[in-house]
Amino acid sequence: MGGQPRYLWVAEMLRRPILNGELAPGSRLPSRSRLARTHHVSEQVSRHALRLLVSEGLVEARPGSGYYVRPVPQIHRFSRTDRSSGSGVEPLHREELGTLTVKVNDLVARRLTLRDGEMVYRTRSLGLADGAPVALHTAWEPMVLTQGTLRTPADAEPGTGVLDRLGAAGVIIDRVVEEVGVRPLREPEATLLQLAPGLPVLVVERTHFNGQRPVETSDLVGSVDHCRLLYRLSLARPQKKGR
Amino acid sequence: MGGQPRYLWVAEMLRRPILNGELAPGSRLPSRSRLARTHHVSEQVSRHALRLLVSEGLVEARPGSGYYVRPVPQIHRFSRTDRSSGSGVEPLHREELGTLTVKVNDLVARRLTLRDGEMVYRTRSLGLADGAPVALHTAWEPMVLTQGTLRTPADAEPGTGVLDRLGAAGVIIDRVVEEVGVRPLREPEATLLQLAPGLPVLVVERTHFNGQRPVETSDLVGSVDHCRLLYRLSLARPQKKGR
DNA sequence: AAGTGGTCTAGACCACTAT
DNA sequence: TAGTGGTCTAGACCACTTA
Repeated sequence: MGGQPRYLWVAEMLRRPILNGELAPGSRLPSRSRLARTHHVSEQVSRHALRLLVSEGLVEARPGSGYYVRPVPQIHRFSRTDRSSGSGVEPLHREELGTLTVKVNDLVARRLTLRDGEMVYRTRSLGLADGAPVALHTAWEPMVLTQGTLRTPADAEPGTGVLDRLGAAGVIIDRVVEEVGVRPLREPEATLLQLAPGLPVLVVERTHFNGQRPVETSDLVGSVDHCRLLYRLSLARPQKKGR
Repeated sequence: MGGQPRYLWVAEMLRRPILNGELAPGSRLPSRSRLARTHHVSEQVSRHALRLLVSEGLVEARPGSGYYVRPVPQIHRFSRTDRSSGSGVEPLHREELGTLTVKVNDLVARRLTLRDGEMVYRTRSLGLADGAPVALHTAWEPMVLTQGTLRTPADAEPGTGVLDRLGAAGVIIDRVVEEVGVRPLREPEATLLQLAPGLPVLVVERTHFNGQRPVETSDLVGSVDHCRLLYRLSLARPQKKGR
């Protein structure tokens, strides 16, 4: 067994056949008590090992039923360069979670160059594939832009893109900046995505600009093994020396 | 406390002040036994809560010492939309790892629409920050494009961008497609990046096109908590209805 | 020497699933 | 009804850091 912790050893005993394909996706693993008996460890150790595999995304726990090898995830590609800029979950089925008016927190205030505590609309929507949540989109927009009109995120036809909606309100969006990164999933998101908090997720922080003024910003949070981003960039301009 | 598990409640009690900035990075959290006493839960529960925060990347455990609020790692932003398209590790110090001629594997052959077994130049470079490797760039280019000229990846001035180099060879690159995702770090990369294999890493699969013909493709692999990608997109075109 | 985090044991109850 | 996963209790030892 060597000097490494027992739960890592047990986990490795299960991980190998899963990755080799000897254990087909969907097949059931030994229960934690059976695993403890067969590998001569305490049940706590087998629990730890199984939870580790769950956190790695290799195994799925179905309470009351057992642990199962996870089916190979289907990959969804989000095209980030079409002009619609709806909620950014385009190829997926969108479920609107509604719009609230909230005070900005520091991070969003900085992205929108707002004073701390200013009011914004916060709109959430979920991207679903086969009924399962795959991506979560959270958008923030200063209330002052559209308040009192029918172009607020709350009043507009659901599904209208930001470009169209703000355009109709006289705010022309001519520039988008997207910052892509990975961070651990945090709590309100985890519940909405039906994933474990702490799992790494792909995050796109998108900000729409009217000239130098940011007018809307959003986070697209997607499960790392279901989501990919597709950027199609044109280099049409003639290439001058020195950039 | 409500119906949610106690360890989630304890975790939330710590998470809030951390995210609000009330607990500065580097400050020490209560030990797991102290936490158990003050919150009237078993020590196992406080353990579970603290491990959760560690897995979320908010907290760092120093064995024998305590749990600490994690200092914010320095983040490097890779601008993906400037025209230079060097090795894609622009803001960093680049260390050239050299060029080999190899047979394409299936995956790269598909990206370059080559026949299996055709020869390509493979060029590797490392992006360094403070001497530590942060990102690894691996580029593949069909030999037929530049073989015999002084514009091959091996012969050209190191640091010359693909656009300039291939442009000088008469191959005009007018289009770039980037696919961004996350996958576990694999082996030759892990050693070069001095990271553990299996760690999730950010991957940019970039392909340069001459019209419909792919002429160069590359993988940019970067540590998840040091690397971010920055896409600046212009929406200059007039916005027509229905996309 | 005291405190700490990592690991481990040996139990337990609950809500749920499968039969 | 038996089995399962999620959670929880009440202890324990070790290697390590801190003072």
